[in-house]
Amino acid sequence: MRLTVHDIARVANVSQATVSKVLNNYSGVKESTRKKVTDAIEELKFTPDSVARSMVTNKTNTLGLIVGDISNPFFAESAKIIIGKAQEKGYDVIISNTDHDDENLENAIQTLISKRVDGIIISSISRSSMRIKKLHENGFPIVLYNSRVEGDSSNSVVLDNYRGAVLAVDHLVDLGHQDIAFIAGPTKYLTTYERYLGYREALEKHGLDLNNAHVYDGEYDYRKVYDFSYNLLSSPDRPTSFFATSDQMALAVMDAAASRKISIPQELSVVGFDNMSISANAYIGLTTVSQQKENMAELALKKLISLIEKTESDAISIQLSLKPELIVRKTTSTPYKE
Amino acid sequence: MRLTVHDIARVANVSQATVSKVLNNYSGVKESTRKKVTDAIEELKFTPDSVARSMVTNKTNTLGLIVGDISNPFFAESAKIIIGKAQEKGYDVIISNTDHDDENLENAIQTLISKRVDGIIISSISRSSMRIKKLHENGFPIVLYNSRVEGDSSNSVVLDNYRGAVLAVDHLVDLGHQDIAFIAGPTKYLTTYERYLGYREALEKHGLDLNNAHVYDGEYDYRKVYDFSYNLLSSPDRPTSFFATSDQMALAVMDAAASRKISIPQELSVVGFDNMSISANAYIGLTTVSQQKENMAELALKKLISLIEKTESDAISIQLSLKPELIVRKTTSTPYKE
DNA sequence: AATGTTATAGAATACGTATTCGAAACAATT
DNA sequence: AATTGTTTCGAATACGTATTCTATAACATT
Repeated sequence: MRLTVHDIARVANVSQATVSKVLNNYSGVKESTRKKVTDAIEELKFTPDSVARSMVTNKTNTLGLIVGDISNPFFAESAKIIIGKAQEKGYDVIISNTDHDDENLENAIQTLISKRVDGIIISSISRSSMRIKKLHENGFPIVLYNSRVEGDSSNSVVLDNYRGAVLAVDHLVDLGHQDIAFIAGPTKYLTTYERYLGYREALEKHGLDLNNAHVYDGEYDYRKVYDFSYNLLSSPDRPTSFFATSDQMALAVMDAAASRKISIPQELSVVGFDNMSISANAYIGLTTVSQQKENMAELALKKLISLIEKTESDAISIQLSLKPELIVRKTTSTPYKE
Repeated sequence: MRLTVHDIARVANVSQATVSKVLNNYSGVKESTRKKVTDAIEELKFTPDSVARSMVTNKTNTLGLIVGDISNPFFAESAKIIIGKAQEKGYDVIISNTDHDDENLENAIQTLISKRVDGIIISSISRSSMRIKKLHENGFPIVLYNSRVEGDSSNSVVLDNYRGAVLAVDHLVDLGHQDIAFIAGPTKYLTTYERYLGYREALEKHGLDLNNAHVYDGEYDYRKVYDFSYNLLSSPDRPTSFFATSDQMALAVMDAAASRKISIPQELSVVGFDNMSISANAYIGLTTVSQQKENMAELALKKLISLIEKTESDAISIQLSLKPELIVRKTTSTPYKE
């Protein structure tokens, strides 16, 4: 038995319309009647039904957040910020987890839209997605987080991934490394692709050859990356360093090194990407490229809200690219000479 | 311009009611007209409006998930499972993050209910909450995850926390430790409180005294736990081991030990609680009590769905308590003798 | 051909709220 | 007291769907 505005109207002895007006802080209602209504609301502990409300206002005060893997600390930490800021602004957020599957993403968008969310933040979207373009052209409020689609000018907030990769490679080369293995991850994402480009061109800049056998471009799977690294570290011409485009994958590399009894950083240097909070731990101490989640997440949410509430001209869509920062800890050093 | 059933009705040359019937797979509609309708739906790419649908069916196909801190891997990994299973069953999930604040939790419940979610999973709720009791009595579908409320028989899925703590202490005592510091966390949660009881009674069982100066019962804050541990490790009668009721807090302890140049496990043994995935990493190798998130999360979701869909008598409410398991890795050993 | 029976479609209504618009009550001005 | 202006309130309607119930069409049976 859910209470409705009619119940309130009855006990306050006013019309339903009046109740609705005080609920929405209308100006044209006398103080005395407003009091009658608020008293009734108080007494019956009434809360308006958001569904019915959405029905007529065409607003749900709900956002969609689509991520590839919520258990990945980068996404989890980003989600926390986004949820927090959204709550401050009066929005709830529905999280969809795609497991990095394009079809799941397609479905997630579909159901979020049919649920009439007011806007969507998408991370982990293929750089070639056509769907987003259409949504964007339809004027649906959407912002890409940590991803971007080729040939599309949707709002997006990303790191300068290219630059980030260059920073990492420069650091390793400066230390004296000539052979830098690369855990690229799936290059269908523009972010990872750009990191790949950064890696490639930084190598070129330093006059180093790119060895395809030392590049992993499969999915972000702990086990697979572990196996790849283990094999590579068992080969005669094993690399002196690894650059992984995710801290989690860097940990997989470190795990493999430990299994092979190769010590870090004496015998192997490792650089990650993300700076997830655990990477700072004394027992990990991972050298990594910082993603600036806090800034990125906050900017993405702000942009989305302003698109929804039309606080700024929606004509201009921004493509923010934040500056990465290399955080040197203890997994990198000059290469081991025998 | 959102399409409605009326648009479909018009192009299919039938009534709105008929369209609705084919959408819901009614029996009484001729094959030929069904075809007309599905064709029209196909052609216009129509998707029904969930809000309007919820309005009349009184179902939103949306669940609420309230967590204390989504960036905590335990919750993130649990959330992933819950979201995945929910999606399989056709539900989306709204995540609320309370930052372990009771008022935020209160508000989260409020807005979730006003959004008419079909059910709620709550973790991180004080063992004394009155709110849940009322919800439960009202018959609102709700299940507690990794938490329980005193004197309430709401459905819940937890680990046998008491037993888990006993396992940890037994392990340390078996190794020869006599002085086991304890990072309890906030004992307002029944889970942490039960771990505290387990710790206390296990000590007693072994004839060891409980030293209050060696017990931390503040909030789960990395920095605070770090400071507490650092200080304790600097004192003359420093403990030979730590038992932390969360892997994350165990990491804080390890960090503090590293700063004090105390080696683990030679000079200090550490046991955690949760078995978050990173704890298995070679560079962490944390001995810990496994929470069995996968089972717990799946059971919690299943129970919630069955409450919502009334697949079983809702009279019986279950309080599941899973068996913990100690996972011994490399942060524990016999105490150091000088 | 008439009647009975069944399969099918549509008109009407409900869900709970926001909002417009006209009416009524009241205040202010002459 | 009459007029005008101003508040304040409520009746009516819309939002997009599901569902009941009635009407009709189609068909079968005699």
